[in-house]
Amino acid sequence: MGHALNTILQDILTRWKRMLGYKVLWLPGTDHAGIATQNVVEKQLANEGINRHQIGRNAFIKRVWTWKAEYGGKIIHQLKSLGASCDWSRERFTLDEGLSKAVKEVFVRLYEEGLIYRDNRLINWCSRCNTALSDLEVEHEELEGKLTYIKYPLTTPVPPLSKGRYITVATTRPETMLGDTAVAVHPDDERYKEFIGKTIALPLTKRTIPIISDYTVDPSFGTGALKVTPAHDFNDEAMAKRQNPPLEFITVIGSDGRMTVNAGDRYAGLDRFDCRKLVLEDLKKLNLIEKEEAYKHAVGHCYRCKTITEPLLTLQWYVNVQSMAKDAVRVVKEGKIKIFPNSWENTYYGWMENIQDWCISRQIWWGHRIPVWYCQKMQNETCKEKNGIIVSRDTPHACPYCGSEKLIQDEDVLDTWFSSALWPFSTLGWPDETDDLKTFYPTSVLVTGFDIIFFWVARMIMMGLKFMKDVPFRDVYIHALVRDIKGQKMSKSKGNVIDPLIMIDKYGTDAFRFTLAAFAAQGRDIKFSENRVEGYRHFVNKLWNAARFIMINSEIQNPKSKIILSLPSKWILSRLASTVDDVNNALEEYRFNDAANSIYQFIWHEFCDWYLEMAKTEIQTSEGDSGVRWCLLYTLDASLRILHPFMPFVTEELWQKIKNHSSAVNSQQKKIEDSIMISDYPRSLQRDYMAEKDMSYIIDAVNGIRNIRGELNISPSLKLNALVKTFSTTGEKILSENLQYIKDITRTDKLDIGMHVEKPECSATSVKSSMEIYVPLKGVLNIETEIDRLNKDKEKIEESLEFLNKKLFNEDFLKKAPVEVVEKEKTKYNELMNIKAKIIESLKILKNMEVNK
RNA sequence: GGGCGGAUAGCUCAGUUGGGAGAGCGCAGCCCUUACAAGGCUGAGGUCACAGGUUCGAGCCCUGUUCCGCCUACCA
Repeated sequence: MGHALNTILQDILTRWKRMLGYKVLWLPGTDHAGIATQNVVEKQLANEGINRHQIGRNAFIKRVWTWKAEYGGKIIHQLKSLGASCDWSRERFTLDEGLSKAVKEVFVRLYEEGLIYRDNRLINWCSRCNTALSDLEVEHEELEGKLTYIKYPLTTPVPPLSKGRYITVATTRPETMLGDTAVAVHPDDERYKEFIGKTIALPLTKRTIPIISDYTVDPSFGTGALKVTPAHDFNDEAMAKRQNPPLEFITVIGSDGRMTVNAGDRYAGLDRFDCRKLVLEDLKKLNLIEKEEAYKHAVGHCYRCKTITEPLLTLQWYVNVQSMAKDAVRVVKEGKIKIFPNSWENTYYGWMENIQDWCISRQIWWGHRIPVWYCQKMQNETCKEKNGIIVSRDTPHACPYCGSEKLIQDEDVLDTWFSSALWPFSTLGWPDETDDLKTFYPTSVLVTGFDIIFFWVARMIMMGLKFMKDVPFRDVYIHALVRDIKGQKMSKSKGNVIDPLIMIDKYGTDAFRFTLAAFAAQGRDIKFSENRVEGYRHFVNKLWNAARFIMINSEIQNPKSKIILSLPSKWILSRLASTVDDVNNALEEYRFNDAANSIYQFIWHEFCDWYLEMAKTEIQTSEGDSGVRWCLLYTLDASLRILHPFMPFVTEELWQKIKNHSSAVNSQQKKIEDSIMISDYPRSLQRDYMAEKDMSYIIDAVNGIRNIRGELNISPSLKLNALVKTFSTTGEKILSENLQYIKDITRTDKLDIGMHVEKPECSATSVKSSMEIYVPLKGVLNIETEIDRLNKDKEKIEESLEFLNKKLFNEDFLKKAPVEVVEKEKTKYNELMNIKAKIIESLKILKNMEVNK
């Protein structure tokens, strides 16, 4: 559903701008989703009882390509089902030759600038996927765990002992104690000061570890003493490196999630969680467990397979992103990139300002292999200096330093997001200077979900600025997350996933698209409800029937004579103009829901409910060359074009059908073979405020008669006599001129229009088959209610003024009250006087207008 | 720990410089009126989470509270 929403919004923008006459490129494609894809294919292999190592790297990659061909095709099929009007001839894939070339180019350039480096440090590791993960690829989840207090015996008892012969530490991961290389306390902690520098006999091992001091230890947490496991904890790693001399790193958990030989014979080979149990048992036997507490804490999980990640000491490639991140923040702050809704900007800054270097190597096979080779010989000094590392765009045949031909390429591949980050320019031919780049870079807009702001958006901005010297896109529209009707995230395990293709089968693509667009309010998640789709399917049907009616009744018999427009026709054209403005303005600001609702309101409740009904009168009473036929076709044609970006299929179908009609009345129409998707999008049509105001009398009269009918339960089939009285001379004139419309729509036999000399108290009376109604002035420019409202405001203000007046002329008050209070009251008084003056002025203008009418 | 968002009709949600509380669905009543019963017309239903404040005037601005959701983080 997220992808569907994403696609639909982009397609709306694409079709809209294309119809407005812009040269629009919407380039489709997919990334290779390294870890996820590899996992899927590995599962396939597992079902066959084999693993990737048995078939080897090349054969494995071949299998993934087969899988990719199938599922990549499915994705494209889904896009097309949604009506996505991409340029399919330009479809790209991150592992394409061109994009791979860009990846290598970027890697080499960043390496040469010193921004890509290799380092041996702790990194989040997924033991199931058997690869390193970036910080972003680790999801933290609160889990109920246990905080275990373990007693560590001192080797050198210090008299007088405040806490016996032990120091107690608290941990959530007891198995890591096998890799402890120190116990740390805060240097100012009185309880432990005397122990600093002493040693401890680490239980279950033969090792002795020191007690050290470090300022980051929180004396209030646990016992105030911290076990230090540099090889399996990020804090401890930093602490170990701070110490002089640095603490030893002892890796006790391996890349497979099992204990290493360093853990000792008893534990080596055990799964890390089994080992935890055994360690606890053993400690209990030795009576070294002081207590256990329930404890909630965040645990990292692999974002692809949900396995608990493990900090592991490994050699990986990193990108130093510090300076790029600063640039990326700057362009947003300067407004060169605008984020909609802008509330996401803070989130963006927050992350970018605390960004860590990006680990880009992955120990999998599906992806861009790192363009690094290692010299196996290292025969001279230069070669040794460089650690035998050769970074190259092309496969080298010999070591450039020592000439050895024994080279081995790095086994790892790059993080998928590394190649995705280049997408805005790699897909347009970079590093070559292509015409496409000149034409389409920077792009106008990126539409995406918030979940990949950091994975993708931020990195595209960094890379775009770095290599194109310009932003990759000017606007970023962050769309909502599509949830189920209860507001839960859709997931396979919950079974609440809704398949867009099923919605499309059931309700049609147009209704489905319109629903998501109408739901897409900024800054709010979408709770998807199926009955809303059903409602919009009705809308499609309504449109279809309206078009049918118009085609039946709009055969142009005599198009030569000039067009004379009735009041309803002028009115609907003005309403159309208003809608066109609303829609264009809304889309300009990515308010898809406002645009959709505005069109819906216009077509159903103005065009169909009112204009089509009134058109019937005119069709019956007028000749074939009446303006109404032209206006029906014109409005339908324009409506279809406004609606097209939202509902491409039904609008195209209807537009093709009415083209014969409309081309007869509209010389600007394109040729028969043209498609609505390249017709002109309506913009800036002429409003007719007078017609809108005049029409409001008719609407009020009709509504008045209908209300009485409805309230008094008079059957619609019963024809009756009515007297409509109005307070204004204009009203009387308009109603009299348009009597027949009102009679037809309200099914009245005899309709009289009269004047009220004064505004009557009651609005309607009815005696069996006749009624009398008063038509109040509603709608645009309603002068009377405006006068009423202003009068009320004036009264209120006068009350306040009177009150203040008394205060300000009260000598007691003036003497006792502090100067600033008096001043404040005076200012208030003056403000109110100003407001009053403005109101009086407005009232004068309004009264004049009414008299002139 | 830090940050963000939400609370409006039975349900799903709009409400853009503070001035009329709205839509769709659902519900009730009437209607097969020659585009449409997947429809038309009419109606019922809301102390806009709670408490204060600013303002002539607050769903909207400010402060606090409660509940829900999310993002982020190396809290042993």
